[in-house]
Amino acid sequence: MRTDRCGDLRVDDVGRDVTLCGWVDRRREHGEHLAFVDLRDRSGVVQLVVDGAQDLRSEYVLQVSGTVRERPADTANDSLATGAVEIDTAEVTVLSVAEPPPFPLDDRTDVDEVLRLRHRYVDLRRPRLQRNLEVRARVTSAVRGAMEEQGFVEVETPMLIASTPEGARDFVVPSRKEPGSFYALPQSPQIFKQLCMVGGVDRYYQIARCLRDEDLRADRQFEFMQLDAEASFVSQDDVLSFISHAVSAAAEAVTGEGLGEIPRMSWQEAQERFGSDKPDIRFGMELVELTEAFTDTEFRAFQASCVKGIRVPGGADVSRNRLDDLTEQCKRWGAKGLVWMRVTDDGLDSPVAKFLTDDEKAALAMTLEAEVGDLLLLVADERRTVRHVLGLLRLELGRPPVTEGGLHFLWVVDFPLFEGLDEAGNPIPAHHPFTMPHEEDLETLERGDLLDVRSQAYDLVLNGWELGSGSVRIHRGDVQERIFSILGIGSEEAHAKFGFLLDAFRYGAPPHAGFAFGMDRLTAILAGEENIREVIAYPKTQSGADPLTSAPTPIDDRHLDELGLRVLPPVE
RNA sequence: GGUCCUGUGGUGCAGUUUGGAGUGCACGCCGGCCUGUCAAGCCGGAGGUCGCGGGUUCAAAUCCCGUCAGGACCGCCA
Repeated sequence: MRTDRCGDLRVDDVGRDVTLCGWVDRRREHGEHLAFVDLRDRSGVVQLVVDGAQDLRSEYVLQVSGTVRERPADTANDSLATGAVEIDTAEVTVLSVAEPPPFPLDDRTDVDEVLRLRHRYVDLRRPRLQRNLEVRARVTSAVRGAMEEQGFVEVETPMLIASTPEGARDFVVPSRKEPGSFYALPQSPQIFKQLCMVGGVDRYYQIARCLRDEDLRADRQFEFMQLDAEASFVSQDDVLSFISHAVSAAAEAVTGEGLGEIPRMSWQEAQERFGSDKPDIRFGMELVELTEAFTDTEFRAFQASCVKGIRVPGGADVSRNRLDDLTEQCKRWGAKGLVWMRVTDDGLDSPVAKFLTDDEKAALAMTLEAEVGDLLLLVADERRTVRHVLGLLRLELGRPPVTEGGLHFLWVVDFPLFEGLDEAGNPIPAHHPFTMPHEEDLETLERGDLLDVRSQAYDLVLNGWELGSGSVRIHRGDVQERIFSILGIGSEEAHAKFGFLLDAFRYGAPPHAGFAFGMDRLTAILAGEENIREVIAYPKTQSGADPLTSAPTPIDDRHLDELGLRVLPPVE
């Protein structure tokens, strides 16, 4: 139906007879027999010169034939790629008429997102989303290419699987053939990829759709895409290298520039310096250790196992109101309170200054490298709480939008094997229960100092977003049973939950390790978007609804009967 | 489960603090004029359940309560 795309035409094409198809982007009338129409397709827009008598309105779909000609002197438009030429239109066919669009299609106004989603087919015509879908396709293709170059084989795993009680909430699908039984949709292909390793697929990857029924966020949707990979006979360093290569290829495909070596930081260091396991290293305001300065303090609030602070450069002019708000916020995050100090020419201006000795004030000012005009914020509590609260406070006060300041990738390594103890005193695994403990910490594990045991687990972080995580897996039955027993999972329970995996391991399991990272998150940041919905063609709202199709919807009784289901009345 | 913010012609906003006639701005839409515009210009016009329900008041877009929808975040996401 067409010979060219609108946005491709240049001076070189002058004199050619072309046929174009697209939408009316904009129309400018000049009397009865002259009108300019910008015709838009995926590639961009080009100006048509048409007879003003033709009724061509916004978003009409046209097929036009005409000759490419150079624009008259002084009428070229430098801000348009096709601005040096125009189409002397000989024939216009209206392929479809259109009602006026429900919102402007230019990228200048921020339209209500529900409206955009309800008419997503219109929204997708906008340059922003056209570009984002292209970026997404390029990222996917680059990642695929990088994995194949490294000898990985793409394997598809099932969407209807058995529910396991671990991890996130499953989406479930009722079984018709076995009423009362349910499939689960995969949270990740984790078990299947490990089975692939036992199956001799020594380098597996998949760009896999994963589903988790947990609350949505700017960086979370119910369903999302992961680059999922696993390899046999490899070390942690090998996996980091594979994945670094893949994200570098993705970055290069979008920005034209690959990544250098991605820096590494231990989980412990990330927590101490940034109060987070996904530190945003684009800005300072690091957490500073102050516990030593207050070991003998008379000030009750600082008689805690840990005191840390952050320095907000030039923050002394933050209002009292704002400080009160921040204090409230810190309490909601779990702290007992927040101590603030303004650094002035006359020393520290703070409601607690009178409770501190001169030595203490001097020590904290020195340790924090405080300068006149700064604001100091201190939290005292258990170490875990201090890190958490100050980490969030740091982000609240200093964090730039996720898309700013370039791409700051970071490997966070040496995660703890257990993140704490539950009410029954059993350790809570920080990753999944198949994560291999750190070789050097096997002794610590046997000694029972569980919380000191590191694991061979690692995360990839980009500008403060967790892109993904992975680990070296346990492939030895004896180590796995030991971990299960430490976790308080009896062998009967272990077999009920993971029997097929344990069975598989009895038939010759190679040492293996893997990783998975979120394609949507990577794409969003590479596309300069702060929200993954902008790089997903048909996303859901924060409440999990789809304004376009109205999903989720009730199903009729006949359908329920067939599945052996009955819906309870809503709970008051 | 929680905290905070938002909801006003088709779209984006202002108006809400301090109650007084659906008031205003920009874009879009419809009609007219216009032969070199490109976010065209000029003239005219249409278009409203101020998210919804209740309350206070002589009077509510505005104050109060509830509710719905949306967004950001905390919890949650092995």
